[in-house]
Amino acid sequence: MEVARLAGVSITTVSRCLNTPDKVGKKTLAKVRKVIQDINFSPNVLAQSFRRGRTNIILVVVHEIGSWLFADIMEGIRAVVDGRYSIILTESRPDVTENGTFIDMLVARQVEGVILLCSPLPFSRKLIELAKSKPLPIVIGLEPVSDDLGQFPSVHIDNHQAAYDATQYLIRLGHAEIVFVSGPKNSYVTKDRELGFLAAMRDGGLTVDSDRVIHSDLSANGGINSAIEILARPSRPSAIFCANDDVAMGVMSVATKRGLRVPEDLSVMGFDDTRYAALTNPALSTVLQPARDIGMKAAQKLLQAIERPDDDAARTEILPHRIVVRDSTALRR
Amino acid sequence: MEVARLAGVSITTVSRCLNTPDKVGKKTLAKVRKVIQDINFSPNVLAQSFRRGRTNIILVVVHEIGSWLFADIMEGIRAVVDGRYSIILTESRPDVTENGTFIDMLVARQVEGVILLCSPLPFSRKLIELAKSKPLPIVIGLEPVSDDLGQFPSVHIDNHQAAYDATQYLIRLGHAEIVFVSGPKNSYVTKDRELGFLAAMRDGGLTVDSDRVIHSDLSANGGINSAIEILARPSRPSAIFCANDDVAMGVMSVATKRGLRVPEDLSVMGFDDTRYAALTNPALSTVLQPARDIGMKAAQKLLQAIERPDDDAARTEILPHRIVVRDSTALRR
DNA sequence: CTGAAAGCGCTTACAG
DNA sequence: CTGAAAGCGCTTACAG
Repeated sequence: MEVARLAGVSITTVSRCLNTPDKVGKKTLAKVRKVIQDINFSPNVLAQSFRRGRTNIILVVVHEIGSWLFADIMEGIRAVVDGRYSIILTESRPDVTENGTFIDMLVARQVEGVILLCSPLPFSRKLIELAKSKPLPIVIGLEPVSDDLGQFPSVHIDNHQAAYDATQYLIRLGHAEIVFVSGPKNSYVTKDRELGFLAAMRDGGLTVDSDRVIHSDLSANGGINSAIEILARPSRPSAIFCANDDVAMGVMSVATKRGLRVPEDLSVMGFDDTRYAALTNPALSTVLQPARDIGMKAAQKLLQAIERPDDDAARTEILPHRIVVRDSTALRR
Repeated sequence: MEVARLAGVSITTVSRCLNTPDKVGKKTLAKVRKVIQDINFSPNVLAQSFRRGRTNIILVVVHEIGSWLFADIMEGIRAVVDGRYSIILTESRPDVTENGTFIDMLVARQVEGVILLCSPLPFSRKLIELAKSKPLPIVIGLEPVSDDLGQFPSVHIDNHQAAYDATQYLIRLGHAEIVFVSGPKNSYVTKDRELGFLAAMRDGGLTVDSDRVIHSDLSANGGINSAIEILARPSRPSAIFCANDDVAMGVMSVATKRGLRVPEDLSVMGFDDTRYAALTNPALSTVLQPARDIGMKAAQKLLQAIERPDDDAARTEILPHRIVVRDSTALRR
């Protein structure tokens, strides 16, 4: 290359100056570095990637960006991954076509590892297949893993227990008619939360009719629709526990528009403790997930899987949750 | 390669089957394709990228993810970019180390183009320098461009006019003491909005003391701090116009906690019309930016710049805005 | 329509 | 500590 010629050394030496400078003589190093400076040379990353068989790119699959929960997780991931890897962010929304290609990218070694912040079904299946043939650097974050994906390391809170705790908190406030607005039926996370809710109700000696759990798409709109349905019932619950904060915001907005006072007439509880939770009116009681930590731990596990595939990482790591009490929940009147 | 051997053809032919199948005989094509199927072959993308000098990766720089505004823009970008390019998302927050490397990625041709959804200063300078030496596929979205960056195509609304319209709307409601909570002082977008606000005030025959514009970091927290400052003043404004919805949410939460009724005691207006705007209590009046369109147009411009660099794209494209009236603004009492 | 050959810009044993 | 040479897996004129 140019640099080698100008510095009067071999290409090999230039390469060494770039990658293993301590294996090069002091003078040579200085000389080469000067030339690199002078002509403002930077190595062709494409060639390097090709030659090394590594791209230093990792993929993060989220359900959809635009949520502070994911943003905070991303921040954690970035803090760990730092300058060592670039991150390609992909949404797993059904309407996002990129979905299919993410597997391809893995196969073609365009990315070196994946952090799955959601584990929708079509993905899972393909992953299992792939994992059969070779070890895959994948870690699941946020969501508990399905049985299928149990082989991959994961980082999340104990969703069952967290929902149990939140429900128990509502019960202790005197609520007996509580509705849980869950997520989609095929979601593992919300299934766990649903079971935690049911367990707490049972342990509290409360009966739970089948209409006490209703499903939503975890969006604010989903919350709106759910609230409309719930509030149209002959007997109104005194508390609604939502599978995430967005749903809770939707529920609150409907309740307020119907003239119900939160929390006097209706307690509303969220899940996630996203940044908007403290800003709603009234401020939302919710369950905190340590989003940044989840991101960091997931990234750490992934880097380990990539760089030291032999060290068998602890399979799954459970992070602590916390009930955050604000103003949207109160003693039952 | 393996495939060539098994199919009994040359590597050249295999390559052609993959890239220009119409230049290959029908029978040969079928034969090769079968082998590809059989051994589940997929070309080494790294080698392709290297050889072609293209990565099919574009970079999107946002101020920070976790905002629906950016999420919606991203959706627009994705809709256009489709399966043709992968997207690397980078945040330009000062604490994100990746910042510096994005220029490197451009230089090293690791990415083929950039959509800048924010144009912070250190970036701009480096970009200018780069642009001197070679044509850079860059488009600015959302933000008007600084003079420096004027050479790049851009897509955004007329922020000056939008803020003018919003302010005029407030004035027509009878408000005279209006405070504008702007963004950081070095932000071009919010500067435009600020000027629009001032122009409308002037045209409305209203005097504007210097404390009628205050700066924030465009976060909800920034809104909170601003509101605290504003509401501590001896004479309280009857309306607060915020440079974005997050700030407005912060402002409303403070106002509400202080016992002020929105909009009866205080009108609050936002900007962006993010998904949460309709969910606040009361629902937020705001200025709609066509986020998805901005993303689509920006992506279209970028692809054109990448693929047909000679066609000189229209330099800047102004998209329509719209005042969205909800419940947080009302006639002055 | 097909193939032999050169080459993309690096890295990495290997030899000195 | 340094260099000559091979090779990573493709693509692409060039020739037939």
